[in-house]
Amino acid sequence: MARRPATSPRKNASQERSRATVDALLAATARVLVRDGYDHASTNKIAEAAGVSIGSLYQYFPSKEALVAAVIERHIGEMMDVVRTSLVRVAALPLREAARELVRVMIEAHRIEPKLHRVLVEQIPRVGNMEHVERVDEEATALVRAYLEARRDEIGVEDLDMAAFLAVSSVEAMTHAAVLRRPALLSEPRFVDEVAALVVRYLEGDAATSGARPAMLAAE
Amino acid sequence: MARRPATSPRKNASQERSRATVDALLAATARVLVRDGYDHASTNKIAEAAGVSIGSLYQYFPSKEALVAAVIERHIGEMMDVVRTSLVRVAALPLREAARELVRVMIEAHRIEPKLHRVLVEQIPRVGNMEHVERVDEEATALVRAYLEARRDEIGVEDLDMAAFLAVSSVEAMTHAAVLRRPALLSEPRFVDEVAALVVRYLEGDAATSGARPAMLAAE
DNA sequence: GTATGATGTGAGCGATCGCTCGCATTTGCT
DNA sequence: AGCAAATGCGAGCGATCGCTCACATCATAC
Repeated sequence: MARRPATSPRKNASQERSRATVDALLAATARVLVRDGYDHASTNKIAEAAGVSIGSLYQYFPSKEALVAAVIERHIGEMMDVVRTSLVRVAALPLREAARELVRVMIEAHRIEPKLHRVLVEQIPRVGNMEHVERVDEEATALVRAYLEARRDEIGVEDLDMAAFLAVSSVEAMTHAAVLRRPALLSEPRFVDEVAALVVRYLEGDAATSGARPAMLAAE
Repeated sequence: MARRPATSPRKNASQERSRATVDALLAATARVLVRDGYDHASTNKIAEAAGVSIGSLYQYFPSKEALVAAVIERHIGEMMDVVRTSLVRVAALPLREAARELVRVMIEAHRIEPKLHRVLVEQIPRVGNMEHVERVDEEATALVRAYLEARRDEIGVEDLDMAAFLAVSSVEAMTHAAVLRRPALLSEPRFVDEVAALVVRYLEGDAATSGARPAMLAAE
């Protein structure tokens, strides 16, 4: 009961004109979402804002949710591109530089249409494809986990799964919290330093705050 | 344009019978929100689930948003009571024990109706009184900041504002992420240990990962 | 008992929403 | 130019929603 509306496009735009229509619809959806929020963003309003008829809207998107899903996918994709690119560059760096770069890029990724990002984050759970976003988190966690494994000797935490999970969660969250509650912090280099320091100190470990000390980092 | 609906109760229930009605409405709202989500939780459905007529609902709540706001306020209040109580107990403890206790209580607080919590967190931004929740974060940050100030000599971070902000954000987020993505972790004591260690290592500081070293914790 | 205010009821109004469908216009091809 | 396919249009349908209001029932005081 209560079937979820379809979220895939109705047809693939093939000609130039129709691709422009689809782009206009996506852009308008983003604008209206930011301006009015999800509830008050009606498909009629979106079509009007796009300068397109309501009929055309439903030619390419089978439902309102599909429209929003497309916007989410595009936005998340843009952010993930930034993060993935950086993680590749970072793979060869030692822990401290890598952490700093990761934090920097996380903040940079949050600078892509932050208002839209905020609305989407709020609304994602209500559109069918939340899995997409969870998969992004899981992908990031897996990438970080692989990095930690490769640098095992610099890491002072035993459980790499948990370490990756906590590192990704906390960096993501501190960035997110700063975007929402302390926007001014984002431009301060101190912020990047502190967040990076938080992650590094945890990952490097400490004989006094954890049970064991796997590697010999005692002497510096 | 677009006036926000009122969010305060229409009248204060004075007699016993009416208070039972209000309670039934709040409980039913929580149930329906969890079952159907915000969009599909209509006031008619809520009234029916509460075994109360739609007219009675509007006798006590001027709008759907007011109803949800009341549920939010009650839920946040319950969580904040738990946290506040613990922070008082913790004030006298040294950093490491305090951190562990704070993390433990944060997880405990998230155990209060976690499904409802999830829906509310998603919907809060859309109901007028988001300020309430932001104030909760700010209150927690202020309490932690005061604690850090009192224990200045145990802290190796210069900027106490930022330290409190990052500590609260990251603990809140790791708990939250665990609730949503790794529920099994919540029952493992290791999880509390690791999260606490993360915060402690950051707050205790480290000459190698931050610029200055204010106190003399070099020798252990 | 009966009068009064508090409380509870639910049919249904007006508005809005997501979406369909029959038709008009444009494009690509010959 | 002529035709078929692709694309665009928008009035309006059916459903649902938040909410009102005229009325019924209950509790309390005398």
